Amino acid sequence: MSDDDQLWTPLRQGTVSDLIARRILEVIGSDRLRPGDRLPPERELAAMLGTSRPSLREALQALKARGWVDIRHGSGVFVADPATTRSLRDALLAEEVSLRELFDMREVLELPAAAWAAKNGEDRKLAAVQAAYEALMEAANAGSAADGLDWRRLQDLDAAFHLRIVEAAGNRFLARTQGVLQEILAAGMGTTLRLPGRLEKSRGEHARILAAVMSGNQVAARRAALTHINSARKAALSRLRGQGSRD
Amino acid sequence: MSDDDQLWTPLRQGTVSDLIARRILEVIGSDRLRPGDRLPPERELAAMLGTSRPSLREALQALKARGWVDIRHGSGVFVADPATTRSLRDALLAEEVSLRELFDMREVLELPAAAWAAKNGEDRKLAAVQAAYEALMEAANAGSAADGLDWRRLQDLDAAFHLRIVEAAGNRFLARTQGVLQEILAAGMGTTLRLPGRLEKSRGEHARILAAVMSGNQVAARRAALTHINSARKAALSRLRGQGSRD
DNA sequence: AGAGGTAAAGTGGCATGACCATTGTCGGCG
DNA sequence: CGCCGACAATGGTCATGCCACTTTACCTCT
Repeated sequence: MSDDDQLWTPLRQGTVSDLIARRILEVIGSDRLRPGDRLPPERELAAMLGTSRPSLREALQALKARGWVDIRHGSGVFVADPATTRSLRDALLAEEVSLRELFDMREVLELPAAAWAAKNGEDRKLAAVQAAYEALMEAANAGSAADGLDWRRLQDLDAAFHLRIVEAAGNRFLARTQGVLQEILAAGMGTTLRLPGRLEKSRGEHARILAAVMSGNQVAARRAALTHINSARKAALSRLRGQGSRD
Repeated sequence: MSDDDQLWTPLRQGTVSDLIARRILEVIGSDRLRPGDRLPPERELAAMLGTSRPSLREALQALKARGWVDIRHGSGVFVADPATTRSLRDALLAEEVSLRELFDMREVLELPAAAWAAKNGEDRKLAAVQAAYEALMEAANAGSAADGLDWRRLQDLDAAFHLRIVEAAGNRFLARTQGVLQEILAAGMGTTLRLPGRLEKSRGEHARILAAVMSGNQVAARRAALTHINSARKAALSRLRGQGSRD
């Protein structure tokens, strides 16, 4: 009788709204939908799932109660920031954190992350790292001749590349912390990529990080990450000295 | 204009289903409805509240998601058992981040923190570390004979000791992150200090960490922190295996 | 040309009413 | 007396219609 519990596997188990909630959670958990993204409108989503709108709404209310989604009247249903992200952001909001502290923190987070990603990174997540790298490269090469680069976009892609690595490390708390760190860093200072020579240097450093992570070399990954962070730190500080002249 | 925020007291705030959920929680919280009791049938309850059944159902689904009620098809809606509520909460927390991730994160944060505190810790903050250590010791020794220890308080003091060290490291971002991590750790699992022998072992480890930090020995501080975290991790995992027996 | 307001489209919020599925009970039948 | 079947109670699902809030785009006035 030991196995009989699961012998007659139920056609489906649970109510429709439970199934829907689980399904949506699955999508969110698989990173196909990220915090801040909007879900399809209730009417469309219900149709896609082959259910009625009331059932879908019950599922959404349940997800909302557990903090997974954020429902805004008139605008849509959005994937919510995880509780850890929220509380960390709130805790740091009032606090003044210096650039030195932020870059030190990058070291604390990204060095182990690079090593773990190299050691245990799942194929799917490593592929995401590779994709982020290529997107960044493409954007950097795009208008280099005409100087028509979209700096804002470059900054986002740069951040995304580093975030993908941290996500590949397989520690959700670490990834969320890194996310908040990047937010603050981006808000506090613009990108340093437009400093003379910075873009090119950064390109090579990124390549080394990517190569080390993909080849599974933990030590090289740590070293490459450290080199990059120190280089970025130096650029940030020198930019700070020449501040005010730039936008 | 300081009070104007609440001057125009809102007619009602929030959606109907939220209001209903709050209302039901109120009733449950006031002991007018005890665990195991049945709520009125949906149709009646909706009529009593002056709302529609779908709205009521959305509220019930939200309460069910948070473990407050237990809905049984065909028989009724019942106030959930507190025990059930707690195990559900544990499951939800586990869904968020696993214990492994949390302890890995402790390593990421506390090792550099211990080293930095040893290297650069300001006297004032190091004194706070010392004070936290002594408070913890005193509390641990207090009722050891009568076994009248206040475990909750011990857990807080333990967390405070580690937090003081991270604060002495001089990085506010790091300190905030550690704070959030401790909150989650405390909410997800109680203390492991009451496991046989754990209190004594922890005592020695704390002493070594303190000594290393105060003497400015970075390497020893890192090593002592690592030893302690691994030891705590092992205790947490063994507690997990013997779960259910405890409150 | 810019700033302001206003209308329309998109989207969630709520209500009504009907019917289905499961559970529990009660009464009839063997 | 016990078993079984029907029925009543109750949650589960659906379809439909309309209301309320947000956002956007366009239009008007300055």
